[in-house]
Amino acid sequence: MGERKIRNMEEFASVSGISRPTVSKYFNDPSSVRASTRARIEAAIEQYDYRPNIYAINQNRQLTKNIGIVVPYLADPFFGEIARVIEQRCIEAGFSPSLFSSHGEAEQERDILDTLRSLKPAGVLLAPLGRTSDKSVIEAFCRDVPTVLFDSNIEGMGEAFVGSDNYSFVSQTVEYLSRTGEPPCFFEMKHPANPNANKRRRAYLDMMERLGLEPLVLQIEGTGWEFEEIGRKGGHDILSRKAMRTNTILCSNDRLAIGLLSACYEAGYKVGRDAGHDLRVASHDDHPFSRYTCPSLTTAAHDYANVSGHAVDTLFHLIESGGRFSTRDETLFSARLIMRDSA
Amino acid sequence: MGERKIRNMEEFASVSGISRPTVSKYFNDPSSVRASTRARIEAAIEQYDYRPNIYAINQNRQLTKNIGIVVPYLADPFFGEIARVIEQRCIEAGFSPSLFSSHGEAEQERDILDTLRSLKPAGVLLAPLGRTSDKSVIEAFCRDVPTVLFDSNIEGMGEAFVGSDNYSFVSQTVEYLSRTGEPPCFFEMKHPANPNANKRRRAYLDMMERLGLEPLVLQIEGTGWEFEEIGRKGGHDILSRKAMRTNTILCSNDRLAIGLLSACYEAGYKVGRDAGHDLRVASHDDHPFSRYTCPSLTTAAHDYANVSGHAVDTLFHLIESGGRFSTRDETLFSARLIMRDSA
DNA sequence: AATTATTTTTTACGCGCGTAAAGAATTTGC
DNA sequence: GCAAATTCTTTACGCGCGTAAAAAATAATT
Repeated sequence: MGERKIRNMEEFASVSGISRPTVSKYFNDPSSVRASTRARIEAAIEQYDYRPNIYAINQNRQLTKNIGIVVPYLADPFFGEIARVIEQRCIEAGFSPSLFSSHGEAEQERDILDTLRSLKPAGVLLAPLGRTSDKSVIEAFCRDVPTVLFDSNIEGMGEAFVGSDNYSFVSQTVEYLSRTGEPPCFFEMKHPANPNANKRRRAYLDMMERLGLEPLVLQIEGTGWEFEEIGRKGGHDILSRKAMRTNTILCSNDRLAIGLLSACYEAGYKVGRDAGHDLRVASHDDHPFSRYTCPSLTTAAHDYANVSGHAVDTLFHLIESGGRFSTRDETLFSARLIMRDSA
Repeated sequence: MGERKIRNMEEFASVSGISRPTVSKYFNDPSSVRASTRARIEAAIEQYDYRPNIYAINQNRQLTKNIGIVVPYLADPFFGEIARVIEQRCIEAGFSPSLFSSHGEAEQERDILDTLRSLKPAGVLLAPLGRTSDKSVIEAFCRDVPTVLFDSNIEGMGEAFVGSDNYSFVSQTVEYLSRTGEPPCFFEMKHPANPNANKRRRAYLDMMERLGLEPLVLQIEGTGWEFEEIGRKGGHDILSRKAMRTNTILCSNDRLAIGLLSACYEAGYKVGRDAGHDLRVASHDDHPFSRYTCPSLTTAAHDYANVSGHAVDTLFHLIESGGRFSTRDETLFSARLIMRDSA
């Protein structure tokens, strides 16, 4: 290295002793040139540290090698993990992932889709905000850009959906809790941000009926994405009102549960499954921190790896198919019950 | 809307009745054209939903309006929050932020800087991995791209550093703990990922000496970024060995403390500051979840808003200054003690 | 060695926009 | 109302690359 700086592909071609069109061909697909040619080009890359100007490359393309990843809330480590796995897979497949977070704001989600449109991505993996999303904006976006929805489904939008089977989450926790102790009430936000919450409530009601038990849904106030605080406040509320009918509370998701556990602690309730405890608390998601709550949280785990893996696979398939599927299929992965100390 | 699709600025100029160079001028700076012209262009934008091709725009620029944001570990909600604030400010200033996470891997950090270089950003806000970072890669990057380091300092790299004053964190917690009870031992990783950890240890030793107390540093095994698990395992270790000399443990950071609290709970130690508790635990960072641990965690809080705000301001200033500062200044913001229930 | 198949070179054009220069039109100041 | 200042139009070129077509070179096949 250390040679004079190469300014463009023309110069690079001349110093590497290969014609520019062939060099261009190489950068589009290294295997498309003869092995000996490839070796010479790669030696020159090594020596001169040249790489093509991505803006010039993309200017004439109506489709780039970019992939957009949109998550609703990045301060939730769940999505940080998802992002990591998805990014990795995109890079391995030769794409350039761009990560965006709506940070819980519909307006941000709109702006992100706007930005993404002008990035002309080959495809987009979108985990929408859910209830607060501007449906018409998302619909319009999905018409223009090949999009796979994940985590949170919006009926009919995107070419496919990949997520978790909420029924499988709730059926396992309800069954487990009922079998091992008093039946659970269901603790959730009155106006949940995420459509999964509604599915989970319905699954709870359904399971309870199926088991011949009387359901009890406790809906707490609060909006936004600060679920822990909402859970804590709501927890204090139901504890002080003694709104539960049994000693068992099933939370819609782990972040609410983390808040509820905090309220239980503050109010002097001992949570745990063994004798000598006042309450059992269980939940859904297997949030990265649920292992470290006190007590550790019994929950139902997403199949992280499969959800993100299959979402990426589906997107790649979509891209290869020219951006459209004939039918929109929804893939749901089952949850896995994680028994810890809280219930 | 609904008119025929505009393919380029030429077409847009003709339908808006303004010449292309003027339209171009408008998009580079709307205030650079006469108000009446601006109104006509904006009406046409509204009507035809045209926006310039960003790839064509950036191709001839040696500097774009992009800003790169690199954080070490996005599954830590702390960085999710930072990212939110910084992104917001960049957008307001008319830049396009691109967020990247090294996910704790030096190789990823290297790849990200590689990608960023080809994005030709106007500037980069980089929170390096720290100890595991490839210093020479970062140094080379900072030579080519105007960069402000934040959160974690690497001596001499980047045009400036903005972070928190580790001494201020530790001096406040040590002072508080010593004043209100037994003096603390210091709980940390033997091989911390982050250079802040070393500063904090030194600050602890210094403060203890200053107060005439005997220091005790407990260094636990474990590498990587799963601090909670490392803290939990290390916690069990020191608890079973009864390695502490007093009833008070000061953790290097909140994520370790979260793990330690979990170990304390599992081992049957009651944590809290009131009578009837076995241990006091305090820490540093004011991690978003530290409010929701059981008991809630006494800690020293980063000045989030100021750190991220000043980092962005510094970068803007750097960009206006042509990418170089004559001197590299380091700005440190003080911590704020947050007294909760754990100590 | 001759034929065929494959790969590379040469030449040339276009993408969408930035931008420079010179002249025309409009606005501003007095 | 007129000169000066500002803004806009016209014309034209270049950026770095993709890519098409035809010719040349190289490799594979028989």
